[in-house]
Amino acid sequence: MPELPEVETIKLQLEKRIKGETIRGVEVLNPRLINVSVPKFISKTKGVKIKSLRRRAKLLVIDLSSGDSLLVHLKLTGLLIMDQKPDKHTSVIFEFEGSKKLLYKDLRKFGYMKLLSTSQTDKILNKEFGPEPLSKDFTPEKFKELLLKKKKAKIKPLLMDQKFLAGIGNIYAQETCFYAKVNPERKVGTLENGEVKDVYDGLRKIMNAAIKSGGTSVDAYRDVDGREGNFITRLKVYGREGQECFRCGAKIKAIKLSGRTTCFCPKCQR
DNA sequence: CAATCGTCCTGCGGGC
DNA sequence: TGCCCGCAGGACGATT
Repeated sequence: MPELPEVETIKLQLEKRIKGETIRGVEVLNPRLINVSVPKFISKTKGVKIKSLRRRAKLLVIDLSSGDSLLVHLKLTGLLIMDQKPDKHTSVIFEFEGSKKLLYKDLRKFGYMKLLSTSQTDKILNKEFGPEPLSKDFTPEKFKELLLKKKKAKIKPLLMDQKFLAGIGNIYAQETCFYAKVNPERKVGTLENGEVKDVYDGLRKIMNAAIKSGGTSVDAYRDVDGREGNFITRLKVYGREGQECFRCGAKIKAIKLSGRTTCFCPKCQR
């Protein structure tokens, strides 16, 4: 599922491929995932230039030169893919110069592509999310300060809380806890200073490494060229229930935390 | 007030 | 083989 590293990968690729291009044609095959009527969507995007691309949390923003923006959430199975043949999961097709095409697809249709004014988009991005884990102002001190306000929360679900921290989902929250040798159910208030620092370091290292690998392909995720992300080969706990821990050899356990499957090593994550 | 639950959707895997 | 059931999951709204 696309989390911060996957959306960042798509953003970087789209920047190279469609930034500055003019949308020559628009086709909406499934109106369910857009927030305005099909005629309005087409009239507001056709003939308009792609001004810039941004990412905030797991959201991708495509800014248009008209003062509007497309706010895209890929949720679990959303894809933005260039130059593929449309299939039954294709919701929107943008056409550019030279028959270049961008397809917006979503197998489970949990995602959305909202046409909003850029100022409306900015309001949403600024209000509803915690800090970006890779930003400069997300320092170890800042992280500690934020944790102090959430002493009773369990660490793993908290890392996934977009209002607390932006862009972390089920895969990277599990991987971060493994890195820090912290049990996902640990109450934040019981974490020692060293553990807090390890969680912080884990977040930064894992996010950076995952972006370098082009993200993680579990489920449907593919990059803009339809390629898989390579970070899947470096996952330590996600999806490894019953297998041996890479660090200590104990059996990886799976539990449910706020309804989400959570894998961890009961021996070396305390 | 904060945590948890149901919901959206579809492909796939388990069980018989 | 084939069918049916249930599960997976981000985020929102409803509930406890």
